[in-house]
Amino acid sequence: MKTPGDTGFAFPEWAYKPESSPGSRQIQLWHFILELLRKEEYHDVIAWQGDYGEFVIKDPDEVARLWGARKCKPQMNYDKLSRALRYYYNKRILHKTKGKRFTYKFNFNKLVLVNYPFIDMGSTGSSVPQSAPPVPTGAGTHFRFPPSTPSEVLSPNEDLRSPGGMFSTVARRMARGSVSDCSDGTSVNSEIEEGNGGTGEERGERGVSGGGGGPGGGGSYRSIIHPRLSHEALFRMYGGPGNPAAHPGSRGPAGHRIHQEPLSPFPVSPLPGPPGASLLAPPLSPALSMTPTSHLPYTPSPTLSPMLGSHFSFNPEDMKRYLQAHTQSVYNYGLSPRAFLQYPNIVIPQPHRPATDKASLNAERAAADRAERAGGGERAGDRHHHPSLAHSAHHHPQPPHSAHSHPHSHPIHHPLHLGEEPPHMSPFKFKLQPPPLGRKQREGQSKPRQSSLSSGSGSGSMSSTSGLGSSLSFGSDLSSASGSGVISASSSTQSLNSAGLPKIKVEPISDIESEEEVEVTDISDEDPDERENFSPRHFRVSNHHHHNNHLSNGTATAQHQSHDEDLDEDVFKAPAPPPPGLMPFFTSHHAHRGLTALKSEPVEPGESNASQSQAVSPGATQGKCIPLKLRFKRRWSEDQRMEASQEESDDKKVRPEEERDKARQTNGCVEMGEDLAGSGEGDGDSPPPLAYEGSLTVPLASHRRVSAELHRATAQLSLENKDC
DNA sequence: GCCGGAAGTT
DNA sequence: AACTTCCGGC
Repeated sequence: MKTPGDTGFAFPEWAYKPESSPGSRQIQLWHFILELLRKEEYHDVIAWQGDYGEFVIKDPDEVARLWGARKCKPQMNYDKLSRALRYYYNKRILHKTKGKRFTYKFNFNKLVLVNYPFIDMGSTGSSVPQSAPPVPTGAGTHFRFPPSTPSEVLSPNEDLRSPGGMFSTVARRMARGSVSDCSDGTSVNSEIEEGNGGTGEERGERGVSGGGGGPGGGGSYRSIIHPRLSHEALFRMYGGPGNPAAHPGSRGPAGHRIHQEPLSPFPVSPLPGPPGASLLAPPLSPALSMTPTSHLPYTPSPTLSPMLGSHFSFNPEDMKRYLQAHTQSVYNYGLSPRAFLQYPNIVIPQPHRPATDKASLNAERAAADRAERAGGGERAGDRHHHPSLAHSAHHHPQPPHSAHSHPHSHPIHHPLHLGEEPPHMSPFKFKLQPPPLGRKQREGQSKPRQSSLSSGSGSGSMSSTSGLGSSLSFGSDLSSASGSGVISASSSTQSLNSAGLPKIKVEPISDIESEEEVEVTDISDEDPDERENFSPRHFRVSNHHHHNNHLSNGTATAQHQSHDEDLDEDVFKAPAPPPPGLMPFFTSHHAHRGLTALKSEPVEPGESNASQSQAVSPGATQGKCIPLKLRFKRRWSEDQRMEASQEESDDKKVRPEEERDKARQTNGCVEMGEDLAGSGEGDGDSPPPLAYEGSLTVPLASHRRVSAELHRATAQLSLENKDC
């Protein structure tokens, strides 16, 4: 679409869809189910049980009631709800566990892949319940699923954050009964916010950012984002920094997570991989978000597209994360490399930096922060991380099972440069390139110019507008948004200058390619084929086997599930280790910076970077129904700001919240979202550096922060959005 | 309880 | 498209 095209970037069409298509926007039942599953509060009503992805509706009437409340369908009942669930059978989103009453099983393959590519299933280790979907393992990794819907978003986020704490009270209240009103939502929100809300959220951010928490943090995102935007758009991806909270059990920073229940599936969420990513901590699920669209064969999965359904965010960081996640997921799931296609442009360099040492994460964070400010400083830190990451990746630390999947082999690698290639020393750059390897055009690095970009290659499909293909675009958007135009529109790359921001080039990609990418994505769905091709069966999770289908188990499920399961099984089973190389990049701050850095090639010469953008952003924040692009821009801007000056952040925070509040008020019902949200964790999580175990780990403080912020923002938006 | 067709709604 | 509603059948 051009959509934005004009502006220049272009995301694949699907990306925009969400907004466009009404259907996709609203919360989907499966999303809702996942939300409930992840919340402890609802464990009496619905909980993970059994095999991966399997859950039991303990209180059908209640679930129906909640669903009805969410959808403002007071007449909802289990019969109807179950009919809706049955429709998922064909979509393969889930299937019935035969022989067990009220028991269904998510087909994560589709869900995950599609919507949440990120998820790393890594080992879950202890915490994960069997049924829980793939959770990331260790503390670090977990990911949570992104809220697809705005509402979801929120809820999850909040959930994440506030476990028992702040929100919980409110949330709970709301959650169950009260939540439901369609009309009221607002009030609820307000309550929450008032009560905790503001703080809570902030905390989260702070936590993220600072770990320690200073207040400063940033609320900026929110402000930026505006709920409205969200309509759908927000981000789906999260990438947030991990939530500390996430691991209930394990972690501790927050410590308090509630406990995980055995039932609860995942302590963590599936998200992605980004190391820190797990922002959301909650246990969640894997499945995630499929978008409506997605399920199917889908298309585009991975990356963005899926998200689409609801919204996804384009934030640079998000993108990075997303990519990262995606990468991981690819590996993990054994997806085909193609998946990466979506982001063909992106090259991930690995920066190998000598590790500096910051012993503790905190230190790192601090560094990161500095770096951000400074521009380059952080990187050092990052690098350090990276290396480690890289190692891990290579080593395959995580996965026990994993075979190894090496990414290397995949074509993807090239583009990504995962681990192996040593990037140039310079600060890392993220380069967004067009298609992988020489795909079309550019082998060389010629940079296309804006005009050339798109047209050149072929703009075929998407393109036009953008050359971006994928990711890039957002950059441009951002820039534009900001006004600063850092990236100028479209396609050119800019280099950041100074400080060392990472440079990212965004080259216009041929559209065509992008589309192709899309195809890739599908993997999840269809894929059995693909999987095979690419993968990784190795990955399958052992657990799965045990329980499952194949084996037989007594449960009937196995068989009848058959077709579905096949797919499913594959998916779930194999958690994969995070990709080596990838992680590093993504993981770290780089990403952040990178994002910031992103440039379109043509771009402006100077740095437009952050500074400008930042400046711009402020005003912007508000938008309501803003096009995605704008949103991004705004977000972007803020991000930059934030990064740029944390100091400022404090001030900003204030505003943002205010803004948020406003926005929320405007919205209507909160209900579930809140409910869900309520559960949230506390934020606290923020984290500590927790352990990020996995490769990802590295997480950088900054990264986390950002993500955290994003999450919050998302959450807010989602809350706001819920409209009944 | 569960299934799935058919029609209607958003 | 994604349910919601209704319903007959197993």
